[in-house]
Amino acid sequence: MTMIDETQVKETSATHGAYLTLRDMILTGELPAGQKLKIEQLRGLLNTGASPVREALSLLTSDMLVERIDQRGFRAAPASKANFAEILALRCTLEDLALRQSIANATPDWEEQLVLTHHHMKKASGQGTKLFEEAHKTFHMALLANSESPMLERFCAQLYDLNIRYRYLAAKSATYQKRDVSAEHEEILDAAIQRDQDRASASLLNHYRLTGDYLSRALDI
Amino acid sequence: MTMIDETQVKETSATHGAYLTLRDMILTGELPAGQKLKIEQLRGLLNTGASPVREALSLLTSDMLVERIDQRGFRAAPASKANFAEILALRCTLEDLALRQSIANATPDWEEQLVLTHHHMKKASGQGTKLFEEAHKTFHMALLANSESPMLERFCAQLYDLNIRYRYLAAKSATYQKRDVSAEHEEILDAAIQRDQDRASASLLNHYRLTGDYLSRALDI
DNA sequence: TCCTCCCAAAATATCGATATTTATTGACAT
DNA sequence: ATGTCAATAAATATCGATATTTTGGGAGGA
Repeated sequence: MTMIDETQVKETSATHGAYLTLRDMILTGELPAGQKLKIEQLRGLLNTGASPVREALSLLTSDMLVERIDQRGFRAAPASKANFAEILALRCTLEDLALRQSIANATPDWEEQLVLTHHHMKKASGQGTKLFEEAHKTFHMALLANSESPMLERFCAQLYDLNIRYRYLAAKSATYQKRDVSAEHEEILDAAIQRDQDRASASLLNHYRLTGDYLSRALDI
Repeated sequence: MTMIDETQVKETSATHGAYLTLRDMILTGELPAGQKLKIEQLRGLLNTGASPVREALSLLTSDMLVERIDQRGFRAAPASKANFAEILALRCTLEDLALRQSIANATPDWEEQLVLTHHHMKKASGQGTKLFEEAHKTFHMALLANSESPMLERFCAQLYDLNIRYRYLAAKSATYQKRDVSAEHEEILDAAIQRDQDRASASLLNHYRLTGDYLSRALDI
């Protein structure tokens, strides 16, 4: 049980705050997959009322991180190898599409964002830290951000987050990753800037599949 | 302003009821795209408390039928030609994939469901009625139901519903559809049962694109 | 021993009231 | 006229209390 930092400034609504905290707790596995999420318990954890908690949980349903059973409460979405495989396969299809569209619509502005977010990611590469996680996601989303298909991007972002959860799950069984991830990122970035759809997509998918293979071996669920 | 039928039996929670009603009202356009959804107003409409209404709206956010603006309430998701085009394109990609996977995993049981749901749809073919709508969706979802990829099916179902909304939008400008839709359905069904992925997918996509072309001409938004 | 039915305990769902925030209006100065 | 600011009105967000539903556990009978 983690205590919430009392000093955290109330910048947004209680619902939004609860949403962010719960989301993080589920992604990191602090709230384990499949666990019953009791309102009263979370109410204490987040020190807020029942309404914001319920609403946050309803929202997390959109992200497929929480399941709602009518009249019977909520629980953290279950995890399984099959689910992980499905996420990987869908990501490959959808990000392939989004990346190709982004490249097709390439603009100088987009390219600059790529270079910038990639740079930030490199600087934050104290691998494993929250900061790097954040920057990594930002870079990957920047690759897709020019697809001119907001729903597609939303699906990709959802799947990205779902995948993160499995990364945390695999991390528990502590095998260490010695692949040269940063070379893979360079390769994707370079291909995207060259506007080479095939090469960009191939290296992106390769990046995901390598991680996927690694994770799926590390998972014991 | 429509009054809700008082005799409707309370089979589920207030939240779920509100969810179904609101969803229907948005799909049919009774709550127009982009409209502000005030809690108090809906509370009266559904005669229930504010909590179920808020929760239902949060849930509808998952379906991309409602947008939530923190601290500033909810509104029905806006509609546009660009959004319609995006939905069509995504449906074509995702249903293509799901249909192919379903066929690849074909089982007698699945085939039987196809035949059955197709039969029900034909019987309900008082085109335009709520009953036909329901049966039509059931048939199309049955086509994808064997993909063994629940998330993919969920995305497809979401997109299907979003598309329906545009059907209602187009219906207002009252051009009438004289295409032989039922022949198209037969064609899809037949190809699926023959386990011919290419032909099934081609006829499904043709079906969607024809409807898409028709709708996008009829829309004046 | 194994069911089934019923009762208490726990948890969820819902309500009504209140606190907070955002939107609106009109007066005042420029 | 026009833009800013304060006061008011409206709407949202949140709380605490209550009603409803589900769950778990035992007593009694087969």
